[in-house]
Amino acid sequence: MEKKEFDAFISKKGLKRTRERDEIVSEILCCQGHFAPDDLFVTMKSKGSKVSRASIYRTIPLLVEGGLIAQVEKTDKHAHYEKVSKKSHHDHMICTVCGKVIEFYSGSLERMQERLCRQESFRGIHHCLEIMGVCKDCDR
Amino acid sequence: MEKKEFDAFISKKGLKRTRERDEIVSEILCCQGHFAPDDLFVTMKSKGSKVSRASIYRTIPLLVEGGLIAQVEKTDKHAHYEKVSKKSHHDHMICTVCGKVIEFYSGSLERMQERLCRQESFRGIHHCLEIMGVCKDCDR
DNA sequence: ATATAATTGAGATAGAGTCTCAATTACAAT
DNA sequence: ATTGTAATTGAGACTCTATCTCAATTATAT
Repeated sequence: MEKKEFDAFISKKGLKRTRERDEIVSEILCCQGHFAPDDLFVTMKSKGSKVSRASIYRTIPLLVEGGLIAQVEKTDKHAHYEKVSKKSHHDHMICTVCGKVIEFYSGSLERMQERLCRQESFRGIHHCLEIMGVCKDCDR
Repeated sequence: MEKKEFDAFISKKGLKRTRERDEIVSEILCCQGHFAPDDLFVTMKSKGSKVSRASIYRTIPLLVEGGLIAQVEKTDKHAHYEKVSKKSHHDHMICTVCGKVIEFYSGSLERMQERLCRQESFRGIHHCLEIMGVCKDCDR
């Protein structure tokens, strides 16, 4: 997903292209992998951007709807997002005791999912697997 | 999962069986399907229970760790939980065009996830797999 | 019965996310 | 280029979920 595709999405919806939205999209495309909205605000502020927290929170649903980012992780505290990108795909194990997130990737798991999709005549584009449980440090 | 299994889990961890925990577990086992912590507090209060909000929030992680409930849904606002039930487990394929949800289950997929958990020394309790894509009716 | 360690409730506190509203700005129509 | 209008913005107040504090209470083993 490129910036201009997002711009097209914005104007298709009858919304306006603004400096703030440009800055947010650029920051996510260039630098961020996995982020929380508030962290994004702090990062951008430290780089000199004057974008407000409100604008970031208001832009995020657009980015999700436009397919630029996807929500990942179900933590009790805050939402986390990451760029939608085939290359860096991974799944998560989340410790419900300490909140630690273990990222993992398994080619066999991916292939098995592809096979299941074919069985259902479903064209899978993106997925999100979260295994909730207890990590070794918290389990005793 | 029965109440006595939870009691066993509690004592195995060296914790105490209290009236408050009993009430919370009973309420969830008897009545609740899908709930938010605060709703549970309100419901129990309206039934005359004197359990505090703090106790509910403190008990929920135990219920999750004990495998009685699992966190579901990724809302920005609050956490939602539901009773864990082996029988009804399934994963989802979600069509982003028409919104159709295909429920599926694969034993091999489950076993592969268990293997991956062992590799990470992670005790998986529950998981949530959502494959986003396009269903056969919408794909042409 | 006693010791002790876990648990509790009330209320303070933390913190993510939303809302308000006046000022500003993008865009289309003139 | 100018104007109209509707979307957008920022600052900060606000909401609401969730956590923490701490003295009083209670479960459990001895």
